[in-house]
Amino acid sequence: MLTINQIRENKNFVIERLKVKNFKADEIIGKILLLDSSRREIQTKTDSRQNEMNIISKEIGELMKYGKREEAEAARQKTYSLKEEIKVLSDKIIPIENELKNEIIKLPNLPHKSVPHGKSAEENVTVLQGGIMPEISDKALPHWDLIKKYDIIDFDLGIKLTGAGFPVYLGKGAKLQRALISFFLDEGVKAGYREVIPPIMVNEDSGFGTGQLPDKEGQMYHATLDNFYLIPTAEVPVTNIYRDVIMNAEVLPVKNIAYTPCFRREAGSWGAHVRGLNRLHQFDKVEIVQIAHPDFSYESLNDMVNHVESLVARLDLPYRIIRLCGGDMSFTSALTYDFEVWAAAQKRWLEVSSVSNFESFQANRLKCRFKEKGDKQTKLVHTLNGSALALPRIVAAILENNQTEEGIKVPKVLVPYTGFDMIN
RNA sequence: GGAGAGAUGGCAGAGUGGUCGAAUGCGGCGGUCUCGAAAACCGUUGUUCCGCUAUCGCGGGACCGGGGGUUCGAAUCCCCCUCUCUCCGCCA
Repeated sequence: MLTINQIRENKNFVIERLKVKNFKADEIIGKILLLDSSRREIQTKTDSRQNEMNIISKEIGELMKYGKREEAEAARQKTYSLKEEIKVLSDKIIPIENELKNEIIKLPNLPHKSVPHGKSAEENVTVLQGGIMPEISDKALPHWDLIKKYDIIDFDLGIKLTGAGFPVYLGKGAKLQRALISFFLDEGVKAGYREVIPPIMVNEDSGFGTGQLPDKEGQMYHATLDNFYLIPTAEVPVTNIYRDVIMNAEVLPVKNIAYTPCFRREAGSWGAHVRGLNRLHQFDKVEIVQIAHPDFSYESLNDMVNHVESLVARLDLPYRIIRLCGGDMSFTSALTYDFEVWAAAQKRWLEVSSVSNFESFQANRLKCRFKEKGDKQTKLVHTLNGSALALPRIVAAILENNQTEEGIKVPKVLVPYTGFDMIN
């Protein structure tokens, strides 16, 4: 969420920037500024009354100490009207504060200046395309057929155990999964990330901190008995490690990497293009998270993009990097790069990673701050995260692109992890 | 699941109605001493909001798990909630 200072001091700038996200902010911001000024007015008044009150109370204490009961009683009389006034004022301020917060929460993050205008995915900008497009025969099968042919992933069995979108990985399919996870984690650790195994259920505070709650409540599985949420991404627990934390500037950037299963209800988002592994309720993902100094967060973003690029490149997958336009970006992001890999049999690009800088938007919710050495005031950090990588679509692309008469060739970098170079 | 105890500043830990944002110790930071370091000594050391101020800063409010109440006055008394710990039981 944006800070009230940001809005107050740069009203027009905020409105202009939000237009890039096709968000009309004029009205909300007008309301916010109104609420803010009345809040401050009441606050000032309340504070000064409270001050008077405190002074009198102290006097009464003194008087009582010296046994001057009558004078104390006289002072006490003075407090009644004050007390009443304070109560009236502070009762007023609470609903104003609540409303103010409700309004501020409606504002999306400001897009970075490099974000292209645009309404939808069509207006995203491809910044780079890499890898070699595979040549496969016309008889090539989409991955949902290949997994049956080689008996490596079983959707029907998942339906039996749980429901649609909960596949069961079997034999070499399971091993491939484990190989990818290990490969991604090892590469991350080599790149300076600390490996973390977080809980995969979180409480409400964590859900709020990274922005899943309250708005996207319906996207998470909710264990109501204990009021825990199954995480939709490791971003949630890993970023929340830094909730309510004040760090020294020297420790930044902090880099964490985590593998977790991810759970998404995907309510209402099933359609033509989501067969097979393209969309699941449970999937595996390795996530990288950085907490960065505001002056250097875009260096962190580059660092992350380069890292993800090296992963898809080393898996020999054709890929492209896309800068999302304002209309296609998430509510919380300031700048997002998507990575897509080519799935040759489906003849489609599949999104396998989304790397974003949230600047101080999440940090403000998380109350994650830092202090410059020798500086007294705290400032909000910048948070970033990205998939490195999401497994199912990577698997889909590997299966489709690497299929041959003899079977599916395992990418070279994975062979040390799988122990086999062919799925057949 | 049963019984009990507790939640105070970065940590440990005092504080049961007034001058307590909070003793003390440890840690951190600055300094003295030293060739340097350690020790010792001195000082300093939370967050947040409002107002004034070009800035340093100054003044005021709030915060002792969260919420409500009693009182002129609450860390301290009362009520509710949450969480943690210990013992017993069960158990991967």
